[in-house]
Amino acid sequence: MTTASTDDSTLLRERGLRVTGVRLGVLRALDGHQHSTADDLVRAVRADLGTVSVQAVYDCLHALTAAGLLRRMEPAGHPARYERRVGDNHHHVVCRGCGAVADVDCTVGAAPCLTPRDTHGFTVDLAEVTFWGLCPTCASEPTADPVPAAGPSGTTHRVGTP
Amino acid sequence: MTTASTDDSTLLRERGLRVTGVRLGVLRALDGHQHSTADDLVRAVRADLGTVSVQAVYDCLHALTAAGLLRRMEPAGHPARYERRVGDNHHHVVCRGCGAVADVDCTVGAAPCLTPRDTHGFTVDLAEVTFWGLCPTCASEPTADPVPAAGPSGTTHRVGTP
DNA sequence: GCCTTTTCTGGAATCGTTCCAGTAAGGGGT
DNA sequence: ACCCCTTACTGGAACGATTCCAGAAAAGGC
Repeated sequence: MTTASTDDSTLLRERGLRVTGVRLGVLRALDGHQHSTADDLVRAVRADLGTVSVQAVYDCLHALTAAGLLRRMEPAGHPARYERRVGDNHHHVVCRGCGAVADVDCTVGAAPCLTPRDTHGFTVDLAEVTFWGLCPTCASEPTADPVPAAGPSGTTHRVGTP
Repeated sequence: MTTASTDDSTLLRERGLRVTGVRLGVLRALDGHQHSTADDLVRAVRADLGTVSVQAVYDCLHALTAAGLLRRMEPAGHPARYERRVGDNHHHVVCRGCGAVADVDCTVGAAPCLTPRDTHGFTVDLAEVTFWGLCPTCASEPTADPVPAAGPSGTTHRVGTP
């Protein structure tokens, strides 16, 4: 683990960021558990370092995200999640039941439909794709539906049987 | 406008929903101003009907969304927005500056990259595409950047000059 | 090793949204 | 046309995720 920490230290310094316990802790926690929420990370870092304030973690997440070391994603109706995979073309599947997130690699390199035709004068710099569905665990549940299924409604791109 | 209201009444009844002032007011407000937030709608309906509680509007939005008369979209870092365009394949551009939303029609019918290959066991039913950028107004602003630019960070699909 | 800058602490505040219990209104059945 | 049951609306309090604030502590260039 010392190796990973040392790498992270270098990484932080390279981006002009100070090396602190909280930052190393957050990065280490994300290595073990990708797509963690801020709350997950507070708990993880506390288990690791003893005591950390909520703000320290939020500040840290902002700093790391701004530095390009972390990617932030915020599925509708769920708290934001953070991941270390940055700088590559990948998307996400989000579970409507529990909010779990998994990575989805891009099937095509060029992404034809991700170049919009008419953007109403907007200068577009980023295209984000989110798939919605159910994770294996929630799908196998006895359809007890206490939560009214989060995520967007209405037809966007129906996937599967047409 | 009486025509529109009458149509909306029929629409509501067809879906088994009662016809109420708030519901007609919300639908009418959305006709005039697509992609409104709940707050926008509270104000619009109040200007129209006099007095409405916040809950009435939220309840109404839930009912109409559940009935498939409204589509809800929630851009990361911005309050949810509602629109009447349902049941067609269209996506959205969101302004990082002010959160403004515009519709983007799908360039290709088949949406090749919206059929993920490996979904890690998730049963995917919907693919959502969001473009991020700046609206004409925010783009022409003197780069005074008080708000740290909302929306996802890190590279997803860089659009434009590579 | 000192001193400035940056980060961390703890607590209070914000924002969008939801929960609650009670009142009011829609509309099917007679 | 009326009644009654269901559903919608009111107002206020609560919620969770996140941010703001001012002061204390620590990082690291000199």
